[in-house]
Amino acid sequence: MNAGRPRKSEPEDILEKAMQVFWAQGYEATSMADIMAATGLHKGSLYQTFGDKKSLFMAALARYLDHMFLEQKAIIDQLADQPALALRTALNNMLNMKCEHNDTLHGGCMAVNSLVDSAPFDEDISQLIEHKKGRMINEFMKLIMQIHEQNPGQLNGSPEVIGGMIGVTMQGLSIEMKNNMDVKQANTMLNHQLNLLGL
Amino acid sequence: MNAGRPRKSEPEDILEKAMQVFWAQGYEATSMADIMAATGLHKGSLYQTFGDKKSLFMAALARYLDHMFLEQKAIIDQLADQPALALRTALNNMLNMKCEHNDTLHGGCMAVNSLVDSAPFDEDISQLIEHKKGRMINEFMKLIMQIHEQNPGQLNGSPEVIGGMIGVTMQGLSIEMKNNMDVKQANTMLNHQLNLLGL
DNA sequence: CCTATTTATGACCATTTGGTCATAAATGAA
DNA sequence: TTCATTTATGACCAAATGGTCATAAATAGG
Repeated sequence: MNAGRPRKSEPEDILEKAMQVFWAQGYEATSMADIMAATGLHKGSLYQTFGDKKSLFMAALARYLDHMFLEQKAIIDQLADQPALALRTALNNMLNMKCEHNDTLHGGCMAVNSLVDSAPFDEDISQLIEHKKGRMINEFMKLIMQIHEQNPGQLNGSPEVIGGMIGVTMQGLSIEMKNNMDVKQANTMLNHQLNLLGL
Repeated sequence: MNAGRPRKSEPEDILEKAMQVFWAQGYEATSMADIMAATGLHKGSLYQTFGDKKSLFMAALARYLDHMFLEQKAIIDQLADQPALALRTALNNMLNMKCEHNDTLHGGCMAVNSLVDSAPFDEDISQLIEHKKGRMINEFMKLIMQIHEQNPGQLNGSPEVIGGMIGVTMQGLSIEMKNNMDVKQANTMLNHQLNLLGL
């Protein structure tokens, strides 16, 4: 049916490899030569498939955030009858995902990294993160509201404040994990924080 | 006494201006041309005075961290008899400093920014931040220990955990402030967190 | 004045960057 | 076999980068 020379790799596989490089190095610090080395493709093919560097980066970042979201959504759905456990499990799993691809490479959270080195200078990237992040936060807020309705007075703060502080904690832990902290210690601190919040 | 052509600007003033640019844009995203524009000096002079780009950046980062440290140290010394108030005041002041230079420019914390876009790729920068950050943390830990000894059982966690969670919170707030959050909201969240910790 | 010294200047350089494009290779269909 | 189509390749390009250096300007002292 299809004519034409066959692909060396599927776009999804190329994107996955590009994502790893952008995740580890950031947008500015990653050159197309790095992407070429990681994917095994020459730049002509990359530009033909993805447009330009920024589009490729945004596709990789979207892939990262979609993957992150779907995995947490699955956990939440599976534990739908235990919102507190669902929240804890999903948040801890988020931390674990930030190191899964390579034990020695401290990537942190690709979105938090981008929030520092790309989003402030590019409205498109900023909006992409904003949107995907909001989708994740909505899920967490739903759980927090459920917990709050099940047992008003359990939470040490309004649902909005609780949600906000979880966000701050996750971003802070991402920075720590990118530098010194190992996953285990991060999980411990996260759970301590959740205890403090009354979750 | 001194011969030679007089300086256009003092190195300290040059460094201050370079710091502002690095703070706002990060190391990689800042070119020597940006520094030239900000300082009014030509690259020859800059290289003669500071060596290379990395040395200039490290000098600027050190200046930032020293300034940050000294201001907080002054607050702490002034409130030496009220360690809890000293800690609260110093931490809130840190947040305020991150926006003082420009209301519309969201710089966040220059050290946290560097922890994302420079430190992972440069051991010298990493060690500089580690060292200066440790000095600040030591001051906070001394206050936490004092509070703990004054009233054991007040804190919701060991001093080490409390210190760690303050660090996580500050770094998380820095990310938020660099993107959306205004200083006032950040102060509110910080104080809520300190309440939770029993401070 | 002249000289030594310090600083400022901007032309210059090699390298790297993101990006383009003409060409070649590999397929299915006619 | 031929042709249209799709993908891969790498030479090529203009612009920007960090960095150097010879020269000029501005001072103090002799």
